[in-house]
Amino acid sequence: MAYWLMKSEPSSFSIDDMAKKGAAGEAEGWDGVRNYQARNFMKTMQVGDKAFFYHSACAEPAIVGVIEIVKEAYPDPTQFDPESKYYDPKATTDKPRWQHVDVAFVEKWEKPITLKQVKANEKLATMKLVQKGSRLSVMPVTQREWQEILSM
DNA sequence: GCCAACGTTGGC
DNA sequence: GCCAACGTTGGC
Repeated sequence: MAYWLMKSEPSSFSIDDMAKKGAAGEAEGWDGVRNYQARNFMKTMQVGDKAFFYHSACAEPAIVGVIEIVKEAYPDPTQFDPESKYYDPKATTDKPRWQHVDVAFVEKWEKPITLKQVKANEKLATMKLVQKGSRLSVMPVTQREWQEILSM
């Protein structure tokens, strides 16, 4: 079992949207990832892996809860849809370019762990999240980092 | 809204 | 295969 961090802009999909899905007993296809490194990480995800849900590009960037991988990587349908903003004309159903996983809601934290707090914690200096220039929207988290954040 | 950092595209 | 131009991410 592995740990991850997945970013989402709350203006498009927030932890509250995720919680609603959870309340309805539904999973969410983590679509729209258009970065090869992030895609490759998703391809290695396994059912049961857990991920931090991170709010990016907002007033208070923070880890706001936990989600779980419930379906391994399969082609992201938005790449084939000309109406979607994630449409990729170079992708075909025979040769899909983009993969995504399904995730399910686990928990929303009453007290998010903010990016500031992560940066202020020396033990978390190794996290890709706080490394200079890192823009990855899907990244691995070590067990040590995972535990450290849970303990905060 | 600014801008640094990074990724992708496409001409050569 | 190089690299300039462009687009995107995301913190501030």
